[in-house]
Amino acid sequence: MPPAVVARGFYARDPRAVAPDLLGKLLVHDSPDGVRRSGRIVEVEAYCGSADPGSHAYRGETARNRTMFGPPGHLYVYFTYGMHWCANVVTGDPGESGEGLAVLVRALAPVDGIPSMQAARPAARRVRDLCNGPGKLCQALGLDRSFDGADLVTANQGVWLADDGTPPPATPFQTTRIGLSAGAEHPWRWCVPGDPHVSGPARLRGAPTPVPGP
DNA sequence: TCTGCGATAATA
DNA sequence: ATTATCGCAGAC
Repeated sequence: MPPAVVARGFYARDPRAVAPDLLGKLLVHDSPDGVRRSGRIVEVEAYCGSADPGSHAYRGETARNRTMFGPPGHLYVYFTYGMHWCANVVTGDPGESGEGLAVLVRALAPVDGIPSMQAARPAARRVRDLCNGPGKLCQALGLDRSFDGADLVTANQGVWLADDGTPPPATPFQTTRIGLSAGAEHPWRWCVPGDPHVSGPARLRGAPTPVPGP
């Protein structure tokens, strides 16, 4: 089944509904030089705008977060910790558009262009370390500030979201979000259970619990 | 495999 | 001052 662009309507919902549906989709970057880098989404977090103290949008629109307040189906890319880029998918009900709702893509299982990803991420010694974190996947796919605001449906900047028929997991692994000081109590992180490309230690990956000894 | 810590600069 | 993180060192 050939990959299809994910339709615009997919994004026009509450981020807590979009987030688990994103698991299994492909995040694709086609560079101008013809190289395709892509990975299957295995970990996401929902951010709920003005209602969510963990969101960049909590205190309203600024120059940095402007894309989040725009239409669903665009990429919000921000810079953090002095050296990392992170990528979000802007979402939102039609009635909520402009509320600053988004889903952070936290990890991918690499699919296409692995040699190109390795060239972009010399620190990653194993393929499983290429995209197992929000900053890592941006470095691997070559996503930075210049992709902030990119339209994922028209793919006008070479970045798009594809559906190759892989369904989201029937029972995703759900936990609280990572790295927050405010709003950390909400269980708005979803993962493909046990996938080795999910970020963090085993307990945060939904690793199968070891069977008790006899 | 897991935990702790320093790097590094835009943002508010 | 804070930060939606990463990579390395060191312990087990």
